[in-house]
Amino acid sequence: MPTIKDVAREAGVSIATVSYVINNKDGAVSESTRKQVWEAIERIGYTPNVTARNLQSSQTKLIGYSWHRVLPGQVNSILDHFTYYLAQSAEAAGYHILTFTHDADNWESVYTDLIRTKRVDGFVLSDTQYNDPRIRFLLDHKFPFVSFGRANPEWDFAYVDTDGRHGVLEIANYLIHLGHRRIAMIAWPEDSISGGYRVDGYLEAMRKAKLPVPANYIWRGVHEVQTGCDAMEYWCRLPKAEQPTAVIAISDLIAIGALNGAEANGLVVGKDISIAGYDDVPLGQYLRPALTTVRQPIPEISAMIVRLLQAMIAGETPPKHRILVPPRLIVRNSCGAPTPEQGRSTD
Amino acid sequence: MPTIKDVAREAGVSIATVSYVINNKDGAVSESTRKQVWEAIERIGYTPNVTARNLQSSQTKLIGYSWHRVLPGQVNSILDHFTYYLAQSAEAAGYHILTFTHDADNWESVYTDLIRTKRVDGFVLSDTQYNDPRIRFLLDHKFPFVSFGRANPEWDFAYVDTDGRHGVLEIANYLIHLGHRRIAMIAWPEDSISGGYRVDGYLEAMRKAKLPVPANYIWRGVHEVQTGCDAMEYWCRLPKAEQPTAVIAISDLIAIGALNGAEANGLVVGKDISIAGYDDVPLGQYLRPALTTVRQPIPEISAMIVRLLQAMIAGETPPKHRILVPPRLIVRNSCGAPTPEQGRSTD
DNA sequence: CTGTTAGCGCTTTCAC
DNA sequence: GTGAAAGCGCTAACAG
Repeated sequence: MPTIKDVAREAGVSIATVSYVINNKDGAVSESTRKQVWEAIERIGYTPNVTARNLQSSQTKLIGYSWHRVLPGQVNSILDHFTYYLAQSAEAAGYHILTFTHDADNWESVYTDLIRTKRVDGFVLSDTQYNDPRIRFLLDHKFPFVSFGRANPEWDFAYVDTDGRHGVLEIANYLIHLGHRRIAMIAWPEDSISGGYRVDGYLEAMRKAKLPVPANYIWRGVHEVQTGCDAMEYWCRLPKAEQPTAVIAISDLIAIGALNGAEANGLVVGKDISIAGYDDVPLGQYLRPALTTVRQPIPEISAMIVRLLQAMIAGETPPKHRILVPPRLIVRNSCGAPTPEQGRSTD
Repeated sequence: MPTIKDVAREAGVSIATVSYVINNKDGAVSESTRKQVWEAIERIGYTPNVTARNLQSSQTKLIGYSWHRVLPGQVNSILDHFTYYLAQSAEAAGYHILTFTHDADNWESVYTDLIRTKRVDGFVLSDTQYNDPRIRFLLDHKFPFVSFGRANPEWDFAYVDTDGRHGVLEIANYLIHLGHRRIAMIAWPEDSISGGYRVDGYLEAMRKAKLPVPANYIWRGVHEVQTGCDAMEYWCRLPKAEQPTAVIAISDLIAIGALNGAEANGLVVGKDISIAGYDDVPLGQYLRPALTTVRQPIPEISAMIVRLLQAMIAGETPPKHRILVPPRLIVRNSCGAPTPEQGRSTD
C-alpha cells in the first residue's frame, strides 16, 4: 500500500504539499502542482490511511451503537431497520457505525472502555428508559451522544423521538371515526416513558370525543406477546355490554398477543373486534388479518440523529436538539374497514 | 486523557517501560517496577489509545460486516440475530464490528474504500450467492474474510454454513415418520446455492423412503411471501389424489405464504395439510399454527466465524476452513402432531 | 532490567 | 507556493 511519501516522491514534491492537495487547502497549492500530485496519486493508487489521520486529528470517525440484546426467538421490533438506516446516514456524513454489545449488568465498563480507549467519537442510544443510567453516565462524562427516544424531561440532552402521543391519538381518532365508543388500551408498565406518551394520546382522544375510559380499560403488562393475550382474556370475561369493541395495543408484539387472545375467545378480528398495533414490525403485514398500525419514519429519524451527533462531536450545541417527529398511520385490516370511509357501528 | 508519557513521568520510568508493562512482556520488567507502573496507571487513570496502537501495529481491530439492505416492511430473517452474536464473538476476541451498507450496484467501491483506507482488518460476508462477486473480489485482492454461507464449490475460501441438506433431510424424515407420502417442496430458483443443498436433502429423504417426487412437486420461486401462496394455489388445483399432504418451504418467509395460501383455499394447516419452514424467524412461534421449522445455531456459528477470521488476519490458513454445522428441528404445530409419536395417516 | 530512539502515516505550524 | 520539521500516542529494536 502506497503512503503519502510515495506520492511525494512520485510527484517530486514534499509530503506537506501532497497533504495540502488531498485536503483541498484552498489556494495553498498552484494549479500545476496540484495537477501533478493528483496524477501521481492516480498512477500509484494512493488512498490516505484512516488510522494515521485519526491519530493526528484525535478522532475516530466511528459512532458507537449498542446492539440491544436479542434473545433467541424474540422479536426485534423495528430496531434492525433503524440500524441499517443509521449506518447509511453515518456513512453519508463520513462516519461508520461500530456496533457493540453488553449485558444488563456490565454496560458501564463497556462504555467506559470505549470512551477511554478513544474507540468512538460518540454514541447513539436506543431503547431508552426513565432514569436511563447510560444517559446519566454520558451526560456526567460530557461525552457526545444522541438518543433515539426520550428519558427524564428534566435532563437536557439531544434526542430524536417519534411523537407517540400523536401516533396513538391518530389511531384512536381513526377508531372513533369508524364508530367505536368502547375503546381499550393495552399499555406498558407505568414507568415506561414512551409508553406514557402513547397512553396520553389515547386519553386525549377519548376525552375530546367525550368517551368514557373505565379504569379497567387500560391493561398494563410487559413487552411480551403474552401480555396481549392476557388483556383480551380479561376483557372477554366482562359482560358483553362492557366489553371493548376496539383495542389499541401499545406495540405490534402485544397486538399479536391480542390477536391470538381474541381468536382463542372465538372473536373474529376485524369483524367482532378491532385491534391496532404500534411499530409496524416487518411481519405485521403478513398476519391474518394484516395489522393496522403506526409507522415511525426511520430513515428520516436516522438522518436527524447523525446530524445532531455530528454537531455535538464538533463541540456545538445545536439549538434544536429535542426533536419530535410524527409517525404515520398504516391502515390494514385488523380494524375491519381498510379505508376510513367504510365505517361501522358498534352495536 | 492521560497518555503513556504521563504514566512514565508519574512512575518515574521511561515510556518504553510502561509499554512493556501494559503489554505484559514477560520478565522484561522487574516486579517492583511493574508494580510502580501499575500504581501510576491506576492513580492517573490511564488506558492506552487504540488508534495509536493501531497505527503502530498497522491493524484496526475492526471487522467489516455489510448490513444487507432492508426494505421498509421487509422481513429480515435471522440475520439481525446473527449480527448480535457476531458482535459478541468479535468482542470476546478483542475486535469490534463495523457495520456498513451498500446498494446492489456500488458494493465494489465501498469494499475498495474500506480496504484501501485500511479501515478494517477483514470482512464477514453473509447472504452469499453462486459466483458471488464479493467473494471473487476479496479472493483476488487476498483480503481476509470469512463467509456465513457457501458459494462455488471450486472456490477455496473460509466459510461456516449450516448443513441445509441435513436440515431438510430431518424435516422430510419427520414428515415421513408422521405418515406422509405425498410431500412437496417450495424451493428457490435453481441458481441458489444454499437452496440447492436444501432441495438435495428433500430428494435424498424421498429416495431413501422410496417415495415418488413428481416433477410438479418442486415449485420454484423467489424469496418472497407470494411464492408460498402461488405454490399452494397451484397444488390445490390438482386432483385431490395428487395433492401433496405435506409441504416443505425452503424458508419461513415462504412458509408464511404457504400458510396463507392453504387457508385461502379452505385448508386447515396442521390438519388438512402440514407445512414446515426453514430459518426459525422470530415471529414463527406466534403464527397460528406455530411454524415447525429448522433453527441454525447462530451463537456457535458466529464464534467459529470470528475464530477463522482471526487466524486469517494473522496470516494463517486454518486447515479446517470449510465448516458445516447441523441445524436443529424445531417442532411446533404447523405439521399437526407436536410430537413425532402422534403420527397420522395421509388418506 | 531499563532507557534512547526510530518510526507507524498523516497534518500543520513556521520559515523561506 | 512549497518544504522542513514537530508531533499525534504508541511499540519495538537496540544499547547499555
